[in-house]
Amino acid sequence: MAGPRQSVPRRPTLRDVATAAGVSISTASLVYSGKQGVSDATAERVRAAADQLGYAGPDPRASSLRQGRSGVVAVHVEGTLGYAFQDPYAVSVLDGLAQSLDEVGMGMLLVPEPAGRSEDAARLVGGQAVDAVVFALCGPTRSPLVEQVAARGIPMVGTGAPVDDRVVQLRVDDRGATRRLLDHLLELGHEHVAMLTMPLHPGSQTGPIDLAQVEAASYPDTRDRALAFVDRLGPDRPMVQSASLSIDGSAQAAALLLDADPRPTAVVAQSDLLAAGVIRAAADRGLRVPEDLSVVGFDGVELPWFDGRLTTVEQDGRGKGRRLGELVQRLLAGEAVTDEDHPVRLRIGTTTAPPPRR
Amino acid sequence: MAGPRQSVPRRPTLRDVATAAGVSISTASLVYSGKQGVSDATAERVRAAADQLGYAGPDPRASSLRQGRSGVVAVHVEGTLGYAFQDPYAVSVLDGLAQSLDEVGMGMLLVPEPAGRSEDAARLVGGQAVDAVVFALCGPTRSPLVEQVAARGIPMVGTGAPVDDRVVQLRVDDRGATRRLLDHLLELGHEHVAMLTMPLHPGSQTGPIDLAQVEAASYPDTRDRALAFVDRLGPDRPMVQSASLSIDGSAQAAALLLDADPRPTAVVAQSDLLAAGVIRAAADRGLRVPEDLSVVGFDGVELPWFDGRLTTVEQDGRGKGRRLGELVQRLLAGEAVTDEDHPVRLRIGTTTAPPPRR
DNA sequence: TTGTAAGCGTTATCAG
DNA sequence: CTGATAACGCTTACAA
Repeated sequence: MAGPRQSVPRRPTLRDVATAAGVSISTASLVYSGKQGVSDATAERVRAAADQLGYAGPDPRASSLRQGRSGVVAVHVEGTLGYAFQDPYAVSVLDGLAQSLDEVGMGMLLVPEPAGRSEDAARLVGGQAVDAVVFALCGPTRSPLVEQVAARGIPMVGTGAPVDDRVVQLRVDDRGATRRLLDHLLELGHEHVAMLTMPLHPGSQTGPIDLAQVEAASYPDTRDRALAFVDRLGPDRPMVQSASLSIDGSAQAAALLLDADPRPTAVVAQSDLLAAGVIRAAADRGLRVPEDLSVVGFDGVELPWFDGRLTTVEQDGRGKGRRLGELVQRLLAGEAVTDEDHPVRLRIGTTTAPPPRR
Repeated sequence: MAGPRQSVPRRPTLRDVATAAGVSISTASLVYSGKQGVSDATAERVRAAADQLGYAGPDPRASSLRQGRSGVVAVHVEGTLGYAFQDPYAVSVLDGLAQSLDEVGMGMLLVPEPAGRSEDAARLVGGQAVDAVVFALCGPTRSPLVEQVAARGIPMVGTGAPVDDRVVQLRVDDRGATRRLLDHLLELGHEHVAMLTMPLHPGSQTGPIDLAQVEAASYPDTRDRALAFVDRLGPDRPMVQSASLSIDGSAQAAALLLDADPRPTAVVAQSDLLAAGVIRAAADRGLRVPEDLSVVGFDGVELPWFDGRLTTVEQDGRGKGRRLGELVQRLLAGEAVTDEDHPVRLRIGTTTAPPPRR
C-alpha cells in the first residue's frame, strides 16, 4: 500500500522570497549583500518574507560561482593530521592562520598529505572551490600540487616550500638562527656537539646521516638547519636523523647520539619536540640537563610537562600563521606581494650550560 | 606614458575546450565526469585540447552549484584551534574523520568557535558551501549553529552535543564508563576519592563545585561523568573544576584537591590531559603515583613523556572520527541514520593501586 | 556515442 | 531606490 505522495519541499530561493515580498530578485539580493541602498521599508518586507519562508540567506554555491570567490582557503598540511598536530608548533601556526582568516570571514579547508599520497591531495584541492592555498608547514621542496593549483590561477603562500616562483614565501632564516644557537654553545665551551635532524624525506628512517644526504634532503628547513651546522662545525660532527617528528621517535634517535663514544656534551635538536626526546633519552641514561648535557631546540613551543625552559629559537608560530593569513588577504585583494622573512629570536633557557669537566 | 593594453587572459572554460576539440560542451563534460561512455578518440581529443589550453578541469564552484554538492564537510571545533588541538584526543578524532572523508574525496572545513563567538561560527558555516556539519568535539548542549544549519537543510552529526533531534549522535556512555572507573577504585579499597572535572562552561574558572553546578553544566560529557561520580559516591565527595583542558590548568586545579585535608587517595580526572596535570601536581608534592595517590583519566591517549600507563577509559578517537565520517557519508547518500553508541573500554594501567596504609 | 537545451541560485550592470 | 536582463561554468535529461 503506497503512502500519500510526499512532494519533497524545495528549499526557498531568493526568487521565492522576492516574490513573497513583492519585489524583484535583484532588490532582494541587495538586502543581503548590502552593496547598495535599499529603503528600510523594503528591506523589512524582504526579511519578513524570508523568515516566513525559512530562507536562510543566499546559497553560497551560487554566490561563489557568480562572484568567483568561495571564501575558502586550502591549508596544506604535510603528513596526516594526527601526525602533524602532535607538534604544538604546527598547531600554533594554524591557530594564527585561523584567527587571521576568521577576521575576514574566510574558512580553512584542511588538506593533509600523508606520505606518498600527494595525488590525493592534488585531487582534493583541484575539486574544491578555494580562493588560495597555504602551505602552512614546511613540506618538500617540490610538490605536484603547485602545477595543479597554478593552472587554476589560484594564488599560493608557503613557508619556504614548495620552492616555486608562483608561491609567495614567508621564510625563516634557518641557517642564521641555527648559527646563533651554535655560537651560544661554542661560547659556553662545547667541543663535542651533535645534531639531531628532523626527517630528511617523507618516510625516512632513523640513523646517522652525512653531508651528501643532508644536501639531498626533501625539506628545505631540515636541510638548512643541518647545513648551518656543518658550515660552522665541519662535516665530521655526528648527525642523526629522527624518523619522526615526535618525542618517542626522537628519544630513539637520540640514543644513537648519547651512546656514542665520545658522548657529545651538547645536542642541537632541529625542533623543540625533538629536543624533548633528547631530554628524555638523557634522563633515561641518568644524564642531567644541562650539567651533563646541553640541549637546544627550535620553535619555542610550550612543553607543559617540562620543568625547565628550553634554549631554543622562538618562531612565534601564531604570529607566523597570522602573517600567512594577511599575505593571503593581500594577494586576494590584488596587491603585489613579495617574499618576506619572518623574524625569529634566540632564547636562552635552562637547558644549556658549560660542558662538564672531563 | 601608458603601457600597452594588457588584456587579462580569461581562464579557459569547458566551452573553450569543447570548441577547440570540436565537440559539444556536454561531451567534454562527460570526459571529466566519466558518467557516460565517450569514445576513446573523442576523449583523447578533448584531453589534448585541455592540455593545450591549460584547462585544469571543471570549476568546482560551477559544478557544486549544478550538482548541489560541494564535497566539503564543516567540522565544528569548540574553542580556538590552539586550545582544542592541545588535546591529543581531539586530534585523533579529527585524524580519523579526515581519513574517512578523504577516502571519498571530501574535504574538511574547520570551524573553530572560540568562547563567546558563536555568531561568527554561525556566519561562517552559513556563508560556506558545505554538505554536512560535524560537531566533532563535545561542545555545549545548545548551539546557535543548529538553527542556521538546519534552515539550509544541511545534515548534522554530533558526539553528544548539541542536543537536538536534527543532529545525529555518535554517543559515548560517559556515565557507564565512569562507573567502571569508580568500581575499579572501590575494589582497590579507596575511600577518599575526588573528581577533577573539565570546564563546566566556556570560560569558567577553576574551583570547587557542587551537584547543582554540575547539573547545570553546558557540556553533556562533563556533566555525565560528574553525575556518575555523584551517583556512585554520594554528593559530598570533593569535586573541582579545571578552568582549562590543559596540563597546566589541571595541575593548578589538582592542587586544591591534593592540599585538602584529608587528602584523597584517588583522583578521577575527566580526561587524560587532566590526569596528566594531577600526576604533575602530585610529583610537585612528592607524592608517588600510584603508591600514594591513584589517578585515573578518560580518553586513552598517548602521553609520550609519561613513563607509566594511565588507568583510563579508551575511546579510540581515531575510530570515532572514522565513524563520524561514515555517518556523514550515509546521511549524504540519503540513508536513514540513527543515533549510535561508540564503544569504549576500561584500561587498567600503572596509575592505580590500593590506597596507602594510614 | 554525441549534441541540444534547460537550468542550478546568485549577483552585476544598467536603465528607469 | 528598484527592476529587467544577462551572465557565472557546468551537468544532465532528452533527443538525434
